[in-house]
Amino acid sequence: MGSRERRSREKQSLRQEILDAARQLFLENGYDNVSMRQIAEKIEYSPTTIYLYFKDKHELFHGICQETFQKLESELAAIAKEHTDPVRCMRLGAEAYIRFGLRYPHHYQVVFAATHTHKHDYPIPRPGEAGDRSFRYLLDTISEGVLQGKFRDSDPMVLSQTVWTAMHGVTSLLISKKDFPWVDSDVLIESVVEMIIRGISA
Amino acid sequence: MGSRERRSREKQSLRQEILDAARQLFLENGYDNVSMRQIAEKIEYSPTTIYLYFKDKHELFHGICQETFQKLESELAAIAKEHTDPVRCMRLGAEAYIRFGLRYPHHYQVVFAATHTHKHDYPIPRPGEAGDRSFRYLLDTISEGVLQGKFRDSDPMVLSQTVWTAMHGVTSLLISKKDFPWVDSDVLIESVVEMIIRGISA
Amino acid sequence: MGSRERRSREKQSLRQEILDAARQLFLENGYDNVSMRQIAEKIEYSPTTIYLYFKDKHELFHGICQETFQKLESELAAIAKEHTDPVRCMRLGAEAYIRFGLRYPHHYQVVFAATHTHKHDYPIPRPGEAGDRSFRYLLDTISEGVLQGKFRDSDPMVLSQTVWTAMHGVTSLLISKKDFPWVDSDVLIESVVEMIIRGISA
Amino acid sequence: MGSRERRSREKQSLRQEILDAARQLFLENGYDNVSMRQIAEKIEYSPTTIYLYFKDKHELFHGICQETFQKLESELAAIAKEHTDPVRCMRLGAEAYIRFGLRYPHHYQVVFAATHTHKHDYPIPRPGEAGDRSFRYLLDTISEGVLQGKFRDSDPMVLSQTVWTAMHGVTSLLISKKDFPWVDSDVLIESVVEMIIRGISA
DNA sequence: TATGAATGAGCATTCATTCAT
DNA sequence: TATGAATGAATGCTCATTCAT
Repeated sequence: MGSRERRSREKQSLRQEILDAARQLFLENGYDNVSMRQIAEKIEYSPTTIYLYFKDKHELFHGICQETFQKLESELAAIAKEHTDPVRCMRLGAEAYIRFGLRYPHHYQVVFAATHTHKHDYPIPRPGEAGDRSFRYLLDTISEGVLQGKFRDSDPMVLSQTVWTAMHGVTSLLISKKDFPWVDSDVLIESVVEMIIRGISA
Repeated sequence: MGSRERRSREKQSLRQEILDAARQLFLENGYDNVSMRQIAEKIEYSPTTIYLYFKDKHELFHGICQETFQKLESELAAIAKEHTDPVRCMRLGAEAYIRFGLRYPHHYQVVFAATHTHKHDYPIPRPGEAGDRSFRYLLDTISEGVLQGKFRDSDPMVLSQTVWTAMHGVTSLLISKKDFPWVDSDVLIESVVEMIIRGISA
Repeated sequence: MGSRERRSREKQSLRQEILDAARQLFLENGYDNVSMRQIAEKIEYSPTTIYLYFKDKHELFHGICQETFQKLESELAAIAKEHTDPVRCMRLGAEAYIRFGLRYPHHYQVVFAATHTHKHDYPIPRPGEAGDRSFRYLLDTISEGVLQGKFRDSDPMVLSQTVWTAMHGVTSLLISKKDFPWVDSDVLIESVVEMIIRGISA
Repeated sequence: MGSRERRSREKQSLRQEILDAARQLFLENGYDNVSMRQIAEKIEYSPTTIYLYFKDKHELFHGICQETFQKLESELAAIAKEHTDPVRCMRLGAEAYIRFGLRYPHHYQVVFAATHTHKHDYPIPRPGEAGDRSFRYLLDTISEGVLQGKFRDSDPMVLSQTVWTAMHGVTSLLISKKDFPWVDSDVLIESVVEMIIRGISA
């Protein structure tokens, strides 16, 4: 029907078109509320066609997650590149992390808040290498801060994990508890970052 | 079929059996990926039977939330009763909260990390009165601390939400990311609590 | 629950209570859209209790039919008693029948307009003896009219059934098609009765 | 299972096959007592397949009604075309109407005798334009008869509604009261038509 | 007499996916 | 490469009814 009059758009790789359409839908509605049919309609192809490019729905979603975490990593990389002061770096990085999660709430939730579902045979989604590298930026920043005497003289790994959990806390609660009577989210984020910085400062 | 040869187990209230089975399934698979049939199979009753105890799926989930928060509330109440110093109270309360979550990971995750959809008409499940009261203990403690000049002179509501998200962060990550190369969990918890206290102290 | 605080009303036969509740529900919602549970709730007894008085849903419905026809019969009996001229009797009886239906639309619709299924093995509900007697008043009147040469010299049974269907037509349509742009209902009824009388007159 | 060994029948459009199967079932059991599964079984396809051709059950039913009322209209149109005498037209049209109802009893009942079920969101099925046009044939015929002095000098709208209710009466009672000891239905129909003609003649 | 507990069968609909072409 | 046709499995939920008490 609609697929018939598909506009002859500047047609990049169909694979990429699918990824783009799917990402937006997953973002708006979450994994479980996006059907292959919806994705197909959006790109004006038949549902079957998607299966030519992705084995199944899960693999499609996985592809998107990969992309997403590369974005996070590059954001953190940019911050690390432009700023040398570890405190400044920590502050900016924390805020970037949190805002990243809020920008891609469904991706974030799937990767970080998912519990072990053995329903499918698929492995639990892992942040992957890009995720590992992201954590490393945090560890490096904190190690440097400790070296410079700006952060508490504690095991940097302990501090890093401490900070990560704190960043994750706001992010995931703001995402999942939308009905809670939150104070203004900018104020809250600012407050969390402030707590983190003071909490680990020397 | 199978229901017929149901083992005459130590049969507590069937209502409780349903709650327990449902909680575990919700945790493992998320709200939307648990069906009433699955719950029924687990307890070896017919799906219909569940509806004798809970109006619908949502109410069943709500029942689980209620239980959890009542347990949490009573722990926090005990602490508030025995200690008057807000700093001490904060420290003990934070640790109690985190350890509560780790002790009842099923309860905790289902309530706080459950994936929820706006697919349904129902509002997102709220912790309910017991949850509100739990949060109030936190708010009261921090308000008192601010009054006594021990905590930063900031809006106690902002501080309380800040602290809550931090407590939640460790709790939920320790539960859900068991494969992560965590440092010793006691050390991590201690570190988080320390960060919180320092982070909001005057 | 509600059954517990059942008001100690002037409790006629419980059987009658069930009938009353069921009649109203059947009318409002139709046979298929009334559940035994709904009836039970309305009378504030358990669903099971209904089965003590009626073998099943179908038999309950049958009970309602019986009652309705008794009311109709007594109205027609009164007319037959007071008037002797068959034409006058026919005219008054027809009008009485139609107005009876409009006055007790609940009773009327349930018995005459209910859609019935052969889904179950049960026979279609019959009006019962009171219904038979009602029809007999009509038959007697027409037979007498034919004898007196006032009505057409046709089989009185054919004429009676012809008249009955005509009376039923207005009645049921006025009840069920409230949205139709009817002319004034008194005018319509008068017109129908006129058509009947002229239509069977010699 | 059975669907696999589906006989390679003379396969018309599947859409038409569905319509035919559904019509028969609706006819036999009524709208609420026919399930999509039953229709699917009858055509030896899976229930899902039906949804490829009809949006939902209501649309399927609506399709059948459309067909049906177009038949009624065309029958009446043919009569109006072939005959000019209003009396003859009235007689033939009335008979056609009644026999039409008896040929599609459940369609007829749902459209004309249905009580308001608010169970479904859909509006009560209306005859639609084809139905409206059908009533107009009646009105036109009677108006013409009044003009020619063959029918009583009354408001044609009043007469039309009078006649309609009379036609409806037989039709619906013959449908719904199958157990009543009716005289031969051809005789009854003839008698009703006779009453109608005499009843409105000048 | 009345009930609480329980169930099997059924509902309309949606989904991810497969297969023949 | 792309699709139209089709499906099995699943969903939350409601129903009339039975059974033991």
